[in-house]
Amino acid sequence: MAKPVVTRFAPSPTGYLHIGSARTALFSWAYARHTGGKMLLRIEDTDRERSTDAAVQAIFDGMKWLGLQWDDEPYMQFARAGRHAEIARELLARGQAYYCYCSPEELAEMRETARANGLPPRYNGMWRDRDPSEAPEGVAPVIRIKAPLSGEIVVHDHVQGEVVFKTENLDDFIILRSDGTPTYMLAVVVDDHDMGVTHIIRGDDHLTNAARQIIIYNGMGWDVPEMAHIPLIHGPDGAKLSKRHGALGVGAYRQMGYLPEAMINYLARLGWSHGDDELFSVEQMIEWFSLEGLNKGAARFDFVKLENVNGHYIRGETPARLYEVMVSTAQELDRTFDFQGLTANKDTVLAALPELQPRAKTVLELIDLAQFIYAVRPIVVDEAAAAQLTPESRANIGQFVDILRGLNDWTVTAIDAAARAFAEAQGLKLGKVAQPLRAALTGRTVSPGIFEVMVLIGREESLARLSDQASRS
RNA sequence: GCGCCCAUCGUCUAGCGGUCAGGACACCGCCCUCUCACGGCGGGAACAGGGGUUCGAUUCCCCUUGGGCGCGCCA
Repeated sequence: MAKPVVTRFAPSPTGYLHIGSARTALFSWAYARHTGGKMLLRIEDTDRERSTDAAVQAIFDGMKWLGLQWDDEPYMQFARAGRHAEIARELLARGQAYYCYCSPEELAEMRETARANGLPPRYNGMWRDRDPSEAPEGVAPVIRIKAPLSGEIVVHDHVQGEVVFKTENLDDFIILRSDGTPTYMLAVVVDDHDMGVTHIIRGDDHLTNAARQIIIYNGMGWDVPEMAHIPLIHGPDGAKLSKRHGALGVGAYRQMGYLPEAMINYLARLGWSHGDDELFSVEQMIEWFSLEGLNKGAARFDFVKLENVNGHYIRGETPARLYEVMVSTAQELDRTFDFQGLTANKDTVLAALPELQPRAKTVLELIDLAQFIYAVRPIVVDEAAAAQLTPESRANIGQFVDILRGLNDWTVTAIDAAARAFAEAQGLKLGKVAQPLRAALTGRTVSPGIFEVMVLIGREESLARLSDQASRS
């Protein structure tokens, strides 16, 4: 009977919830859910300079939006600084750590010369065996771990396998700063231990840290948790994920009109797979998730594929929910937008949505597509112009067609969708509506579609007139 | 510089010694269709290179090359 799984997601609140972090959270969450265990959330705010409350909130919001609900109350790492310092002193007492009186300047110099001599920029252990009585006056020391001088540290990783580090490549890193606060390396280990974390799932960039952390675990005689270091997400060019590439906060994706379930689905397929399955629900993912399905190679972030997945979820969503998302998304839009129109025409939008859905990849596109219902027309044509559209006014047709061609693409598509909805509402076949219009336009095929006509006329009575013509023919 | 990790179509990936190397996105063609989408069908497209091991390597080992990560009193 294995003990219940406890995973954790431990972001540092120095910005938004990065898309890569979100995926790490997703995997930790999925594993916990799959095994019936827990996923804890720990905010690593020991860097007082860079941590902000806004960032903490962004993490909460991002995770909630994605539906990644953590268990228990979130842990705030800084609040546990006392406990961390206590362990540092314990390590000192056990002879597993020591005071170091080097100044930051000395250390920088040490690294410089090492680098200049082609050696790894590491601490040389000068205070490792020195007696504290030799300590210079008035210097607040740091506490360094006493890393083994020989032998090797092996990280048993669920993704990377057995990764061996020779201890000579690991120096005596600092665990407690001169101001008495813990460093990341110490805090992580103490917290993971105290929180009962059984499985650490985190980014590849922590692999070498894992070796360092094992030194602390060993120093305290604690069990080392299971580990799974997942590869990072790269940009389309294979290099680090930049903002231009998609290294944005999850909130940005929400604003771009992506649905959370699409994000989950897409992110899940980035570095994890279950055979050939591409589109699946969170429930499905939880059922299928395993550490064995994780990949070793880094994946590139692909907006195009994300859009495709998002389109799939938009098509499958109910108009009601989609409308809600449209409204909340529109609310955040920082461009001039007829928000009033969207809310004032709820029923019409709802009715048109089924026709709009297959045409949109994002909620933003959906909002754009729906605008024909209430937006100010790209070209304003009054009733007089509409009247000229009758068969008797053929002389104006050529001119009219030109106007049609001047319409934006998005309008064309949207109008078409609306027309379908209209035809259906009137109980007319689409073709029925189309025929008289085509006739009116001297038999020319208007390439953007006949329904621009409706937008130009854009009035209930005009639509009714067209409907009349349709039924008469 | 030192250490570590990675490497299948353009991209995400399946593969876990013997497959016509499969799927998805994107792309191209056809169909559906008043337009655009959606959908359906079909097509082109990959095992980075070199050595081994083996009867047999995409698969196991080594090297090269190419990417990435780490080397802070940041996390």
